Amino acid sequence: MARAAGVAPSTASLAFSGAGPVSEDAKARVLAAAAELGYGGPDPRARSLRRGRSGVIGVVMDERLSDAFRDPVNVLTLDGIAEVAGEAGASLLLVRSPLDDERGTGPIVDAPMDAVVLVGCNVRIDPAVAVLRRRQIPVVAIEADEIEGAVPIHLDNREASRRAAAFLRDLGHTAVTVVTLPLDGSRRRGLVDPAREAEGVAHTTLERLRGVRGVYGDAPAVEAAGSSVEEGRIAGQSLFAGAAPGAAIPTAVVAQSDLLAVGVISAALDAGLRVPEDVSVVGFDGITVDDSLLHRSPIRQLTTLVQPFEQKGRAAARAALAMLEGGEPHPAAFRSELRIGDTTGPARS
Amino acid sequence: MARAAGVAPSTASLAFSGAGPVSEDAKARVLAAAAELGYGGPDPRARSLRRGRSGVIGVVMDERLSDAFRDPVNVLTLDGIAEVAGEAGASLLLVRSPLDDERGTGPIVDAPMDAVVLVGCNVRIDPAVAVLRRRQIPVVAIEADEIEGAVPIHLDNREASRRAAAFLRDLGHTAVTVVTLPLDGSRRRGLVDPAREAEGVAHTTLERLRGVRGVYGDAPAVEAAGSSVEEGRIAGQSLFAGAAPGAAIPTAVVAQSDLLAVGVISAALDAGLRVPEDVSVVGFDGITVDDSLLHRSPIRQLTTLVQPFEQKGRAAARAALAMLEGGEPHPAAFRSELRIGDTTGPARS
DNA sequence: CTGAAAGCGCTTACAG
DNA sequence: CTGAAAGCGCTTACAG
Repeated sequence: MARAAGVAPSTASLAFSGAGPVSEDAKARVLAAAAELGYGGPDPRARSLRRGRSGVIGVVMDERLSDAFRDPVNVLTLDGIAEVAGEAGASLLLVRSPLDDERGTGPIVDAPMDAVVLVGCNVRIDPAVAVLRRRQIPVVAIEADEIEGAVPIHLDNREASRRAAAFLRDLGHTAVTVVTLPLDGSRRRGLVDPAREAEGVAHTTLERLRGVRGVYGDAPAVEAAGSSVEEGRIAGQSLFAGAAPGAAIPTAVVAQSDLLAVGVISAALDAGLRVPEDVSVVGFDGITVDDSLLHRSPIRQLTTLVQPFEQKGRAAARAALAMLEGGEPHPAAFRSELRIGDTTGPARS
Repeated sequence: MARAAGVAPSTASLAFSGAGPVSEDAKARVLAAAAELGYGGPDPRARSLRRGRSGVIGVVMDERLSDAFRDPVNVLTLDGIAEVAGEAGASLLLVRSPLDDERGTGPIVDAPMDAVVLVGCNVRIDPAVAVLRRRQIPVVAIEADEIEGAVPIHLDNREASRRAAAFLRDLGHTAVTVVTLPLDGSRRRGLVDPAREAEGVAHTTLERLRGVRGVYGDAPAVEAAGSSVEEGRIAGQSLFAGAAPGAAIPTAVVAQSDLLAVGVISAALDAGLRVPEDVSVVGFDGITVDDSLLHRSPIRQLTTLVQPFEQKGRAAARAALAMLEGGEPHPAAFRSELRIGDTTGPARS
């Protein structure tokens, strides 16, 4: 193409990128030749080899996309990442799971990525981080255990949950149950006994549980198989219309996500309980839940811990970009705020 | 690294890829040297330049990710794409909008992609397709107008909608209103007059509208600003509790998505109408809607047109991969099935 | 089974 | 302002 334009490749390159001093005449000839020959611009593959950058940020999640994206928490975080990445001219590569298998293949191993953000991983991510580290790809981990070689983006999961529990305690609640997010990727449901808790690996779930236990040391916990209204309803049913007829019904439930909280409320109403008169419910996240329940009941707003997802996403992307530039690691930590809605009230006597 | 192992680069390459005949001894030396030097495997950038492939499939959507992923239709389609792409060892690159701007930059122009799938685009995609074509990147378009140079994946939007309308006609309905998906990316709401309809560009919306109009030639249409329960409720309110007190209430509503349908039903119930006794509602998609309304009302299942998203997604990915292999274009067309639930019944007299 | 060679298409100093 | 050169790191025929 450069030859057709009668210039050197280097000049053509400068003409396309606009990065160097090129005469109007030369630039016009290059553009004309490009149009003539149907040249679609510099090949990104060659460019990225030469520059040592591909302009791609990997986003790693450990679920099927349809599951991951059904959770607004992931979507909002991703949106924050996309915003910052987009401004920096980077695109997002969706990568399904830390390590697709043990064969040592999969995108973690061979996809072109300049940096990776780990989002909402409920499984052990150390092997993936190890691979990425060997590839010298910077890793940012959102709400994960401290991992050697990964820049953390933290949320005050434990402390915030503790505050929510303290709020319930001040309202006089003594029988508090936790409805938890998954403890791992197994999609199990049901009462969390010490054995189950011990095998849990999901950082966020465990931290939030510990927070409540800081106030209610022996609060029972019921695990949901995912974060959805339906899962919350299933967990709620086990509490309010449970198999054990004489079992005590909690006066308050701490749900580890807003979707779960809405499901719990739905189950409570189905069981003939009033919210918050008979049972108080606290959520986590502060998302806008699009569910008819919230429209067709007196409930206007969940009591919940509002967390700044998009800020988290943006911080993660900025941390990734900073490492790319060879800068210092850029960890960040965010706080959740207790927002008091109308799903909590004094304990029934 | 090859030098440290005492072999030629070509041998090291074969040892890593496992593609060629390499002695156990040489392979062991290569792996040892790699471990020693912390070599993380072949650089994907160089590999993709050499091979002319990056193993990346672009997925183009025209909304913010948080909007696009709030619609389960997109998510399920994406999941189908991811499944096939994953099996073929390809990753998905999320690309926000056809053309980020007129400056001629953005991932469409310079991201490394072997093929592109256009998903749920409500805007004119011709410019993007033109760019991709010049880049010689195969393009697959899901439910779009016929575009020169893009392989289409079709759904029988018009014919299916016509069947749903005929079903309502057979039930005796004469006053049918359509609640439509967006006609473009403007997020407008309200009655669709001929002028508005004429400026519509969203293929799916228009086709589904035409289908209903094939039976009810003058059916009024109300446009929603997106596909969600909340948008359906807003549209439904305008129908059932509208500003015009004397205005006739439709006996049946054709909603262009299940989420909209649930919102319409919610608004109907709020307005004191019974479903389906007072008003029948038909949806589109056949997704599992996670909304408490469906749990807390006698309604168990929407009457809707069930479409095969994931199959569509898989077909799109297969079409993209086939073009990559230099094969023939691989268009596909899918059918939606009318599933009769309990949200439709005879017209009220 | 192994090695030397060529080249994928660019961009970036550098010399003019 | 322009061009010649070097090289990013691989892989793939090809010759041995």
